[in-house]
Amino acid sequence: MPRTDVSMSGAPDGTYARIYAAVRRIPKGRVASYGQVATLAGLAGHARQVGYALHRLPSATAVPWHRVVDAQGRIAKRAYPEDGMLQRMLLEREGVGFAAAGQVDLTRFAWKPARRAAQRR
DNA sequence: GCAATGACGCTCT
DNA sequence: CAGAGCGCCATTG
Repeated sequence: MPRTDVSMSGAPDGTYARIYAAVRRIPKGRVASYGQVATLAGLAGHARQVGYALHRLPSATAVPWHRVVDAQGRIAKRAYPEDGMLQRMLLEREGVGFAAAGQVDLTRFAWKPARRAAQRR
């Protein structure tokens, strides 16, 4: 059962739905860490669930999973390196630059959402 | 229903 | 500075 389908149409009581919603808020050309996404999703401290949720995302998802990196701005270590390469490619295509160490320049691309926003009100 | 696993994060050693 | 461990919680077998 592909929970990949956020069939929570209008009933975002699902943890995934919240995470996906938060990820979708990440502006193009910016990146957010798992913990950040978790916080925005109202699941502060549950960074793991964020990664888990994204892991289950299908390739045809509308969620910009590639904009989600770890707290250090690096691409999460995936089972298949090619996927990580893909993520990097997608980010670079959006204008996100990478450091030699293979991590995003958080000083310039880290997404800083307006706190009152969090779009919650 | 219990045990193990997992795209992380933070702290301690 | 680097490595290891614990926590967090949902999903799966």
